[in-house]
This record gives sequence, C-alpha cells and structure tokens, in this order.
Amino acid sequence: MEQAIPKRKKWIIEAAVAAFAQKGFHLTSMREIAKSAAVAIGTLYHYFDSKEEMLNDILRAEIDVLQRALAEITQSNRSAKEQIDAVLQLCFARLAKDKSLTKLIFCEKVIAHDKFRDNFRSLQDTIISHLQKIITRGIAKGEIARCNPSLVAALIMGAITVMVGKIVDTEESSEGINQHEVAQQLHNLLWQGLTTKLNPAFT
Amino acid sequence: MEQAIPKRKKWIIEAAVAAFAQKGFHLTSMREIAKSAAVAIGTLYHYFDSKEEMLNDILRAEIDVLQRALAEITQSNRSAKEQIDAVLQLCFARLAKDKSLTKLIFCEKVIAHDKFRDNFRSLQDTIISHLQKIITRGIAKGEIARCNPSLVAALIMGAITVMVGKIVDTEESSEGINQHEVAQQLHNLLWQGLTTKLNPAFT
Amino acid sequence: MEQAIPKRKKWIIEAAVAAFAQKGFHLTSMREIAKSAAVAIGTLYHYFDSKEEMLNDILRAEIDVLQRALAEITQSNRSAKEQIDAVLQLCFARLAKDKSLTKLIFCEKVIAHDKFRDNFRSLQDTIISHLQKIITRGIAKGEIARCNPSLVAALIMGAITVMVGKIVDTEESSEGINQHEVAQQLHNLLWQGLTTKLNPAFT
Amino acid sequence: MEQAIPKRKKWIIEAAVAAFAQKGFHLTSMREIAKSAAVAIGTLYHYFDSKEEMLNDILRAEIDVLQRALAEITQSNRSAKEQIDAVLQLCFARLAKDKSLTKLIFCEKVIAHDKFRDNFRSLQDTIISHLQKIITRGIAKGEIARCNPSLVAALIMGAITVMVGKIVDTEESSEGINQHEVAQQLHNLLWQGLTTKLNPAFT
DNA sequence: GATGAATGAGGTTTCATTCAT
DNA sequence: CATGAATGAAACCTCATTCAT
Repeated sequence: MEQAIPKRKKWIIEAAVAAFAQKGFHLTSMREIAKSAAVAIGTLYHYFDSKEEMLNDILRAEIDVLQRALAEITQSNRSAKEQIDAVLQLCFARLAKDKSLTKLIFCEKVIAHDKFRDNFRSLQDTIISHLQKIITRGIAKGEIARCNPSLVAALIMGAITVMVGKIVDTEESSEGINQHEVAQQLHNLLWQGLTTKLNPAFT
Repeated sequence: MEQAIPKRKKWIIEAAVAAFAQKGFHLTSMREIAKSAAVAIGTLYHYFDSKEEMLNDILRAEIDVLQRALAEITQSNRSAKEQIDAVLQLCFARLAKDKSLTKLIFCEKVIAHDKFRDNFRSLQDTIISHLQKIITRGIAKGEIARCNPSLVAALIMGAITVMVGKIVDTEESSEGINQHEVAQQLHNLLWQGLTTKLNPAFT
Repeated sequence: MEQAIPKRKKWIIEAAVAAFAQKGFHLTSMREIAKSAAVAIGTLYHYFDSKEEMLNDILRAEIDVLQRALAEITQSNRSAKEQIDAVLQLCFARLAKDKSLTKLIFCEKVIAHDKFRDNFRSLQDTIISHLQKIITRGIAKGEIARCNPSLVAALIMGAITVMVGKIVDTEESSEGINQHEVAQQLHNLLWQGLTTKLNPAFT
Repeated sequence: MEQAIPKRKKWIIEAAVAAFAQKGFHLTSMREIAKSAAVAIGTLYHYFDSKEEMLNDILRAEIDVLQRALAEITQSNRSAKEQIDAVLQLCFARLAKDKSLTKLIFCEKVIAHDKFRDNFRSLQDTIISHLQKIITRGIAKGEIARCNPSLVAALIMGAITVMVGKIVDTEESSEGINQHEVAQQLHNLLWQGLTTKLNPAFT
C-alpha cells in the first residue's frame, strides 16, 4: 500500500499548481503559496527542498505517469492510427482531470531551464519522441503517408500544446470550448493528412 | 530618411534579445544585459522605461511589422491556400532573419502577462485570428474542407510555435534542421488535410 | 495586558527616530537604520511596509497620544488660560520624554507630503486648530483679549516649534537651555499679551 | 553697474525656487528643474557647481540682502519697538515680493545640514540673534519688559516662520489670508506682551 | 555657451531560505 | 512536525554629475 500523502503536502501542491499555472513560476512567491495553502513558509521546506524542486517534484510525479502510459501505448500491437489516437486521448484525459496542472506540464517553460536537474526531460520532448517512433513504424508498415516523422511529431505536439493553453485560459470565460469537439477535430484533421487512403466520403 | 537608431540602443536590443531568448525574461537581469551590451546600467534606462517596457518595445516593433504583413496577406485576392502558404513563409522568413528575436516573439510567455499594456495582443492570438478568417472564407468558397476554423487555425499556430522553438534550441548543436524542408513538410501536411481534392498519387 | 513590542522592532524604531531626527528623512538610508539597529535590512520590512510607512507608523502612534490628550484638554471645563497652559505643558512634557522623537513630530516636513496617507494631518495643524478653539471660547467668555484666534494660535505653535528645534539641536552642546525656564517664559510672554487684566482700555 | 544675469540663469533660478518650495530639496531632481526651466541639464552646471550649491547660491543672495537690512535696522538709533516692527515689516515685505523664495529662505531645513558650507548660517539664527540684540538693549533702556531675550527672540522668529508657511501653502486655495492683517495682529500681540506700559491707547 | 547621452554608485525593496522555538 | 521572524544577496531603478559634440 502506498503511504498516504499528508494533507498539508496536498494543500501545498494544490496551491502551488494553481499559482504556477496562473502567474507562472517566477511571479509566484513562496509566501503566496504558503498563504494560499494555509501553512507556514517553513512547512513548504519540510516537503520540498526548494522552490524549483517543488515544481520539479510536482511535475515529475505526473509526468512519470504520462510517460509510463506513453510507453505502454508505443509498445502495444495496435496500428499507428490507433496509437496516435491513444496519445491524443491520453492528453485530453489529463486535461479533463486537472486543467491547471495540465497547463503546467505542457506549457511551463521553466522546466526546460539549466537550473533543473539534468535527468529531467520536458514532457514535450518525450511525447514528440514517442510520436516519432509511432510514425516511423507506421510509414514502414504503409499505414501512414511518407513524411518526416520528426516534423510531423512536432506538429502534433504543437497542436496539443496550443489547445491546452487555449482551453485552460478560456476556462473562466463563458466561451465554452468543447473538449470533445477539439479532440475529434484534431483527429479528423490529422488523419485526412496522414492516411494514405483517398477520402471519398468526408464526414 | 528614417532617423538612425543609436548604436548603443542597437547593442542593448541585441544583448537583451539574446539573453531573453536564451534564459527567459525573469532569469535575465538588467546588469547582465548592460554588461553584455557594454554599456552602463543607466544607459538601459535612457532608452527604455523599465525592464518590462524594454521587452515590450522590442517585441512591439517586430510584431507591428508582422501584423501589417499579415493584414496585407489576408486582404489580398489570393486563394485560401496561397494565403496560408504566405503566412507560413512569413513566419519562416522571420525565423531566418533572426532566430533569437523570433523565438522571443513566438514563445516568450511573459508578453501575455497582466503587467503588460492592455493594448498588447500576443502575436499568437493575432496570427490565429488571421488564419481563422482565411480558413472561414476558404470554406465558404469551397477551397478548404469543412472544419472548425478556430481549431484548425490554432493547430497551424501550434505547429509553427513548436517548430520555431525546436529550430532555435538546436541552433548551436549540429543537428542541422533544414528550415526549407520544415516549411515544405508543413505545407504538404496541412494541404493533404485541408484540400477537398482527392490525393491520388501522394509520394 | 498589551502585547509586547518585539525587541527588534523597538531597536529599529529607536534607530530610525535618532537618524531621522539628526539627518532628516531623505538623508537617512534603510541600510544605515538597519546597521544602527543591529538587524538585517529585511527585518525592517518585516515590521514596516516601506521607509515612508515606517516614519508614518512611528509618528502616528505618538501623534495619536498627543491628539487624544489635546482633545481631553479642549473638552475640559477649565479656563482658557489653564487650557493653553496645559497645551504648553503637554508639549514640553513630550520633549522631556524623548527629544529626537519630539523633534520629528514637531519639525519633520516630510510628513506633510502628498505621498503620505490622506488621513494624516500634521500635528502642527492639529495643535493650531485646538488652540484656535480654546482662544475663540476664551474671547467669548471675556477671558482673553480680542484677537484673531487663528493667528494667535499659529503664533503659539510657531513659538513651540522653534523652541523644540532649538532645544534638541543644542542638546549635545553645553549651552544647557533650561526647559522649565522656557516654558515659564513662554507662559508669561503669552499671558501678558493675552490677558484682559491690567489693560483697561484695550479694544 | 552690476553685470546682467543671463536669462537662462534667471530661468533656472525661478524653476528651482518654485520646485524646491513646492516639493522640497530632496524630492526635486535636476532633470525636473532643467525641464521646467527649458534648458539642458548641462546648462545647470554652467551656472551652479552642484545641486546643493544651487540652493546655497540662491539662498545666500537673498539672505545677504536680508542680513544687510537687518544690520541696518539693528544699528539705527530707533527705539526697540520701532526696530522690532521694522524686522517684521522686512519679513512680510520679502513675503509679498516672492512667496516661494521666501518659504525657501525661512522654512527649508536642508540648508542647516552639515553638507552645506560651514560658513553658512541659517537665516533663522541670524534673525534671532539680531532680535536678541534689540531686545537686550530695549530691556536695558526700559523700553521692554524684563524677559529672557533669547527666548523671546526665538518666539518672534517662530511666529514669523509659521505665518510664512501658512500663507504660502494656502496661496492657491481661496482662503485668502490677508498679509497686512497678519502683520498688524502680530505687532499688537507682541507689544501687548513686551511693553511695560499699560496700554491705555493702543495704536 | 549649450547640449543631453552616458555613467555607475547607491537607493529601496523583494524573496528564497534558515533555524530557534 | 509546524511555525514565522530573521537573514542578506541581489533585483530594479534613480539621479547627480561628466564630457564629447
């Protein structure tokens, strides 16, 4: 059984994720996080070594989950199309679960900075490399049209990133972007371009 | 004849652009910029009101150029396909001209922050709205397959952003991403999905 | 029991009062105050929001005491002469208690500046308006010779201010101004001019 | 014939006097003075060695005039009463001529600071010492009631200072303090207290 | 004389982090 | 475990002053 996460650590993580997602890493102070989490500043340092490690720890936990899910998808026997669809679904499921945290994982630029641990690879790069692998194999099997896998992978990643940013930022406004529609459209768009099939009947 | 920009202001801009692009806005100090520009700190404040205004001023000058070019494209009589191609070419031409500055314009997140002037719209949003307009008209004219213009516009923008980030970050390494190839691939990818034409022989 | 003021806050107040009184607000730096109070600069900002608020807070606490004492005097049933005497005694008692702080309260000009909170009225104005009220009633009751209450009030205030300045500035020198004599002389001087006695034909 | 003062120097003096009187020495920058005088910053340093010397020079010129006038009054054969009246008239005449400059001369505290030249004595001290001399002789001649000359001199000075401050600060408001009335009232007040005579017929 | 771009020391203030309670 | 007062390095920015034009 996993050891339970102390309630204070939970509070801190929630407060930090919300603040980082809204104002960014550098414009969020430890004092703000402590206040918003209703704990003392010192308590932050019981659970995290530093401000940077705090972001690092929070992200890594989530990213590990995603990376494991990505690996599972890539290693499966499904077709390239199904695998890419699975990646899209994975991302949008993550978004549905927690918008702020998802924004952090996908968009926060600080995580790529030198100061962070070397063994930390941005999620963007990870997703791109998985997609690249899937596409490469898809081309080899004739499931996907010939293209530069690296570029197409980046293209897909870019689309996901922009979508996440847009959806999170318009959360409070009543613009009401429909996540399911977004996923569907992205799917259609990609597969009209990626499939070798002619598109006689466009839905 | 336009008034010449003082050499020191030029130095400062170059130093600031390089530093902001490499380390980000918050991790770059005015002292570093001054040192790297070989001027005194006070000189920075002779040409710019504050650190934020410095980024603001630098970006706005370039963004204005891009926005005017975008408007010209959108208002032309060309087909939707040609207009979208023109947008892509515009972005990649910008990139070819100055990688650091382009990264700043496309990727720096600070520019969207509240502290910045209200009348400042991020370039991403501008490009997206132009693309959206082009796509909407393209659909009406039957030049483009039916889709959600807002989403497709964001997708294209996402692709551009990721590409720019990737190309700039791999600049020093010898990976040597070929810009022309990137533009070409992106073009192909998009038009296989956007065109209503069947693609009988895709190589 | 009142909550105890932390010793460090006390140190800071003492150091600030001494420095402001000796060199004035603008020529005193936070660094100096911190050093002289034997605390870190950051500690100053733990107890005060800013340099200006520091002066503001220090002054307001003392001024509130004086204002309450002034109100009590003005509302009492005593004669106008006794009330004015009480005001003089109040001022000189304050001076005896703490010369530097008294100088600050009576003489520092910065407190009247726009940057300070609007609800802050200089002690000078407060004393003047109290004196004016006392004099006006004294005239009505025939206890005081006819005069312009506003001007006479200002005159008395001026005398007090100059005295305070002189006494504090000659503190270290051996000129040894006797405070009790000063108060007595000022009393005589005023009442030879303000009383209706002995002046049978004063219009 | 005195050499004519260059127009630019005049502009600078006017701008500086206005700014110093309104905002005080420390809160007025050389840039502001230059701008308000419509000259370049460098020009300020053609006419004055430094910001402090600028205030110094401006004040000294006016103070010299006042000191010479004071000396003339003190050395005259007139009665003590007439001499004190003359001092009051001198001050109020100065005020009528130029309110801002007068406020500076009488009220600006910086001029007493160490950084200023040693041979600079504040006008307050000068007037006080002149008054003290007049009062001492007046007592000896029986023209003035027995009192502590030093204190009474300071009292008179205090009254003048407060009056000047009040009049200048209420200049823009429509409160309309009448200078002539002020002078008259101050005269009356003092002489009812200083004279040994009962005041049968007060002129 | 007149200019104002350039300087850089020094100002106020912030904030991640520590540690005695 | 939890606290928050205390720290001090370093940030942004101001401004009196200089000097080449």
